[in-house]
Amino acid sequence: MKISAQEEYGLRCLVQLASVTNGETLTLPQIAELEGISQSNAGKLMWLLNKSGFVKATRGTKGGYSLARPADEIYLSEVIKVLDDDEIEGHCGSYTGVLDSCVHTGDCGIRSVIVGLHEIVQNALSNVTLSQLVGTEKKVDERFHRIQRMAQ
Amino acid sequence: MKISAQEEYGLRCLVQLASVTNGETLTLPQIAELEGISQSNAGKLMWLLNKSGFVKATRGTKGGYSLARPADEIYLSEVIKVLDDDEIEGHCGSYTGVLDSCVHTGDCGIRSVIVGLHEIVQNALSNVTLSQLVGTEKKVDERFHRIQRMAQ
DNA sequence: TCTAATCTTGACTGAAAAGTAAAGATTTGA
DNA sequence: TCAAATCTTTACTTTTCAGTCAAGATTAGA
Ligand code: FES
Ligand code: FES
Repeated sequence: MKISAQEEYGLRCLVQLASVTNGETLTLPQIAELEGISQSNAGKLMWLLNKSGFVKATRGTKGGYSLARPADEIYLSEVIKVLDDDEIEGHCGSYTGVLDSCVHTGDCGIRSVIVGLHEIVQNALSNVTLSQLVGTEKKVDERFHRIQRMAQ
Repeated sequence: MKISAQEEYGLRCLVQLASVTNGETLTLPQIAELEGISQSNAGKLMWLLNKSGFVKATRGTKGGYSLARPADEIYLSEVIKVLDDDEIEGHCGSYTGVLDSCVHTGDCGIRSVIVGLHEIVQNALSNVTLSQLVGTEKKVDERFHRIQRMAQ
């Protein structure tokens, strides 16, 4: 159970956008610089985030990216859902074994675990917004854990 | 945040072993058949599970695999830790950007999320044992959710 | 208008994960 | 002893994911 590169770096880019003062934008070169990734890579991520409505992009001189909504209205659950191309529903159909689908179709204990885990993660993420990730690590860590405890 | 093929199929194989009556063994061809994967693939998974102490293997005629411990003493958290080659600790060092490590070394909100998510998942899995995955989907689903609620 | 800055898009390359194949090692039992 | 059944190990191939590149499209401002 790992977070993918796309999820992690996509989230990082969003956090950078959430950190700039309202109204300002960040250009691709800036984002790449801030996160230490190539401009090409940043471009691809931002394209995806734009396509899925998390950021607004303006081209041309003075252009750049900015959040499409206030940072405190963007929940990590939504973000991860897009960056991970969520397809938990089709799980039992995309089984890669020699059979056409899961062998236990219709009655299977594994599915409960896989779907259940997904729910747990989504639930945890749905309690955190982008704006809560801005700040020092200490503060963020406290917030994250406090939010987790409250959700229980 | 996806479960890897190795995690899923490794877990499936263990559940199969947990389902046979005590003392009996399953051979590679049997496991492969039961899970609908190739014998080679099953062999690789079982080799890993054997190496990490979850199953016992005996060679030769009448050989096969069996659980090394009772199914109700094997927690999913341990299993997944092995199948996922857990290395959350080194996260900030294995950054793949153009820089040597995470750019925010020392003060970063992303790390809290990544480490925190890992904790949440491990915590959920540490409340479920292999034996609880044996049975019909309905029962397993009930168990899983009940256990989750209790843990809160 | 024209140029520079900026995002967009699709194709390409490289790396990692997943799966397969084949030869080797061990054990049982005839 | 010998052969069949079984696990073990290493190497290989395929597929998927990550990252790069280059050409294109749009906008602002001189
Ligand atoms: S039938 Fe799909 S996970 Fe079991
Ligand atoms: S410094 Fe490693 S995740 Fe931020």
